[in-house]
Amino acid sequence: MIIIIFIIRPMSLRMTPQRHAVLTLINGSARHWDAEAISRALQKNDQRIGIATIYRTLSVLEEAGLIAAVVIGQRKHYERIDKPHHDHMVCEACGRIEEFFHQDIETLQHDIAKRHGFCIQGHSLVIFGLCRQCQ
Amino acid sequence: MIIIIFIIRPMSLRMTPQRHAVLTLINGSARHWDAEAISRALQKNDQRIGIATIYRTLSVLEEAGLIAAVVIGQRKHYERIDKPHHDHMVCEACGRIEEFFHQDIETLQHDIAKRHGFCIQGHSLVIFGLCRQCQ
DNA sequence: TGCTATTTGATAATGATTATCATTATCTTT
DNA sequence: AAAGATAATGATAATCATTATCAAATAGCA
Ligand SMILES: [Mn+2]
Ligand SMILES: [Mn+2]
Ligand SMILES: [Zn+2]
Ligand SMILES: [Zn+2]
Repeated sequence: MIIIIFIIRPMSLRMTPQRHAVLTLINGSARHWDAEAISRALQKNDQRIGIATIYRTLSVLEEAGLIAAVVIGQRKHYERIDKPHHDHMVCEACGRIEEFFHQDIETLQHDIAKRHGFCIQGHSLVIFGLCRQCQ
Repeated sequence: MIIIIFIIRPMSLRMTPQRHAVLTLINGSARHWDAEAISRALQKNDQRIGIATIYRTLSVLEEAGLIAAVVIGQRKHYERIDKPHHDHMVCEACGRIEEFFHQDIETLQHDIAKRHGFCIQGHSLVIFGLCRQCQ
């Protein structure tokens, strides 16, 4: 957490119990969290944080580069930042989210962006289907 | 439009001026439309359709397989169905949407899905960046 | 310890989408 | 062509996720 303070402070942000709780929760699992899921998980832990604060905290932590965001469906989910870049595969039946990385897919995206004169800044790739258990 | 009736009727749906207007608008351009854009375009044409009807119509037409939907950002956009499958490249500065298709990217997605035991049903790939004019 | 800018949380507001329901229109059947 | 059954429309209320407001609380620094 010490490193957090070195990131947080120069942005004139303060480390609060709320921010600590959200960050600890996300860093403590491999899950993908949305605001509601975080709220519920913290309540189970007897940490109740106002929902507005959760939304604010997620934005702040994302902007500070301390968590990563993924849009799945039309909802924003957050996950720990300490994983290398990857894309997602979502089971339409059970909601299971699996991660994958394929260097060729990454490279080809850059190729095609260049071909269109686009300066690529990012991408969102989500594969929908049925996981092994659900098909 | 005759073919529409062959599709619409067996689903016990009715062809109405509103549905005709929305379908004609979408089929008449290469654009990607959201509900608000359709509402504005129709009003300019002196066709004013209730916004609720526009949402309903878009769902109905999508379910009937008469238009295609794409989620861009966290908003649903619709486009004509008579284009081969493609993905999208969005300029973060001007909102320009370009289309591309890359067979290798398609194939590799199937490969990786299989590798994860997923039965792939679809995917959403959006590349974000800056178009030639905006960089 | 005290000061001040930042943060929180309760709640109101917003924006997009969906539900409700009385009225209107379509399509099928006479 | 008219009627009847059923589906669709549109005005508006409701919902859902997210953001704004603002007084009270707090973190970090002197
Ligand atoms: Mn992930
Ligand atoms: Mn398209
Ligand atoms: Zn599953
Ligand atoms: Zn542009």
